[in-house]
Amino acid sequence: MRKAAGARVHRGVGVALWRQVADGIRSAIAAGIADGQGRLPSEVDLASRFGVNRHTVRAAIQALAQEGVLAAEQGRGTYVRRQRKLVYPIGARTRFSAGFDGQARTTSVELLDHGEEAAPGVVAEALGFAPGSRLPRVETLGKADGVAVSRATHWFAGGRFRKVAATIGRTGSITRALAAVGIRDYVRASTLVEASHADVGDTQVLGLSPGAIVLVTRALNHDPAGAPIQYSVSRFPADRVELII
Amino acid sequence: MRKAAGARVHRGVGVALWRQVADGIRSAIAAGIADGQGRLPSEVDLASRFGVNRHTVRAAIQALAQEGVLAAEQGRGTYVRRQRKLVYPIGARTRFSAGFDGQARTTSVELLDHGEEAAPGVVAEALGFAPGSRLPRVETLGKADGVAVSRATHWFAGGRFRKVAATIGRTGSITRALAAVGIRDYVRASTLVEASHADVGDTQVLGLSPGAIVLVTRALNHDPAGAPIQYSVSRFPADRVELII
DNA sequence: CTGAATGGTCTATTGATCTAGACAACTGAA
DNA sequence: TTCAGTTGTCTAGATCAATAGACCATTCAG
Repeated sequence: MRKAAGARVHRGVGVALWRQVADGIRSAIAAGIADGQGRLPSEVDLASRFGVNRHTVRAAIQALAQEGVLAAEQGRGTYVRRQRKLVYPIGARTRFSAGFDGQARTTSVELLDHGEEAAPGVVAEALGFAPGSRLPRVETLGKADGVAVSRATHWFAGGRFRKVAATIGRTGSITRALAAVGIRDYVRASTLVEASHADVGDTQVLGLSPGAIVLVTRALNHDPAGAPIQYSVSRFPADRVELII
Repeated sequence: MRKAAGARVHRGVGVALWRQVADGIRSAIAAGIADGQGRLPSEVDLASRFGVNRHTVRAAIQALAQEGVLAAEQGRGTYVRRQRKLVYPIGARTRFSAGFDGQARTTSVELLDHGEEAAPGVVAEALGFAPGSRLPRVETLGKADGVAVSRATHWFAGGRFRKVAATIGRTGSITRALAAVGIRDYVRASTLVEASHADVGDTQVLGLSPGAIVLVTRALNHDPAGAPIQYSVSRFPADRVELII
């Protein structure tokens, strides 16, 4: 039998111990390390569980407090503030707005940027264009209860989609924007999932600390006839969102 | 317009710069930073792209060389050794052995450990048992061309599956092991995907460096009648594998 | 009110990480 | 052969990360 939860820490691998402890605490919360009132074990206790100095634990807690996960209260203890991950469903008929229904009181899609640019090779190809073709591109930010939960780049299959960007900005819905150009229905043909570290854009737009993990999905949407419409690359903060298929 | 590829580096966030650069190079390789011969830009060039000292780039390259991703050759340059990620399909009828067909010459499933233990609450519940029930548990290691690509824990719905472990060890196939206890067919009812840092077991079993990222899937398999059979938690190294749905 | 338990602050020391610069060793093309 | 371009090695200093210990401030149960 191993020591309770705790998961010891790795030294000399390029990840600071306080960050490993922070990640460890985050996942220990999910595994139920906090008591009924959401109170964490004391700093001294955590330090011995992770096999590090108390000051290192404090650094980890500070980082998590800044993220809004924990709140420390002198004399009382450290408490969990935000706990549950949102679950984002992926299926043939996924719509962002419907995705978080019942999990968040409010959801929104904001338009960050748009334009017409040379699409990356894989994207152009998937949409049926020659590599390097200039295609409409839209950047969006998804929020649930005011917290950023996704950052996506959408590429559209040709100039007739030029005005979707404006419509997304107005209505906050991609589905409605596509309806406005005559696409009444669409289905998701395939989705690729990978994971990587947050890049500079993620840290800024999603408010992540660098070193955080993002789930990346690449999806291709077809119209009912099977013609490609839209290719989307979405980035979800792995500490706030998980995907269900 | 931003500087070419490169993706600058974040300071003071608990991840050593050499590790960030190593991760950055790995993803830049996927994005095509190497030339036709698989040759990387020079160390001086990389240093200026990432905005760090040449010695920091060297530390990153050393780490990647140890992983088998790169090989440096004095006087000539640094070359890519391993590049393509494997693509693991997730669908209603996913079978591990078939998953990497066409991508790897050989695939195998090894039995690491097995026994009968108290299943975690969510697992027992999903399989239709009371929390804390003792259920058969099997740990497997999946390999493609001799490289570890997945590490999974399978829980089975009750004692009649006790002998699947032995059969998996003999045949290297979960499908065949289930057939041996009378399950001719099964389908995947749902899959949850999340991402996290590698834990101690991952670093040992999958040969990862701590701080690496793993994709975690939680899948529930039903028999054709809809009765739960098996709950599997699989861990894939995110630098070697991506998932397609 | 008292005292144990808890988080908050400070100082000091050690080792890891990052930068900087100089030069050696090797490769391949001119 | 020569030389520009590359990786390999060494030294030195600056900054960050981690440990250690001491003590303060706050909370809450007895």
